[in-house]
Amino acid sequence: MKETLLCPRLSKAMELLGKRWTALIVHQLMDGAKRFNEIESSLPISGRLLSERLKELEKEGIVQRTVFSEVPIRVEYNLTEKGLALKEVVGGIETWSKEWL
Amino acid sequence: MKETLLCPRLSKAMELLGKRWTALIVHQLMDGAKRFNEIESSLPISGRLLSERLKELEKEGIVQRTVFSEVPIRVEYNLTEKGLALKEVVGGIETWSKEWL
DNA sequence: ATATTTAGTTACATAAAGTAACTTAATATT
DNA sequence: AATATTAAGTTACTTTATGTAACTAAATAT
Repeated sequence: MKETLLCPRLSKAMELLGKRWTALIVHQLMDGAKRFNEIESSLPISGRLLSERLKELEKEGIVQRTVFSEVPIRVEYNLTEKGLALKEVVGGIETWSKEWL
Repeated sequence: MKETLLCPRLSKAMELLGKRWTALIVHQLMDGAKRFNEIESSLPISGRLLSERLKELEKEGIVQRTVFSEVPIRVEYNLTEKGLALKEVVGGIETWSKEWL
């Protein structure tokens, strides 16, 4: 592993957003809170990875997890301010994709 | 694999840009052509993966490969119009990262 | 004949992602 | 009382992606 002059900002961001499903999950939450099962059903992702990704996003302060002690249990995920700030990023990717892919 | 309502545009773009090193490679080429070794030295990536990623990017029309039959051989990579159009995307990620990471 | 240089490739080890069955907790049903 | 149901995960296992390091090809220079 060489230590070199890569862009640390881009690098750090891509370590997060570049992980499989992460950007898609953020996108799903862009228009409001969703439950675990809702996200799982709206993406071809398994519970295993969705759980892992949501934990990472929560730890990074991008997503907030709220438990409702109903029966059966309900857990909602929503974007924090930091997560909502990704709207331009996600939008930019969609715009590029629309024009070039 | 469920078939569901994920955003196909974002999904396609992330399959490309979300792969490890891809965004960093594009960033390295943002300010002009670079040789294989230059990119390899400017990122902690191995020749194996760099070669693989450059091939993918070339296939997608994001990067152009130019061979100079000198001795020793010289190969330069530069962004196409499609690749240059990623400037806003990469810039957006850097901006978010600067503010939030 | 041996060394040098760039741009890779090959073979192998480790880490990440995919798949499917299982768990827990609080009820509702038979 | 035993079984079923539902959401939100977790566990065990397989497959794919990435990391590491040594090797190759071509065209000279020593």
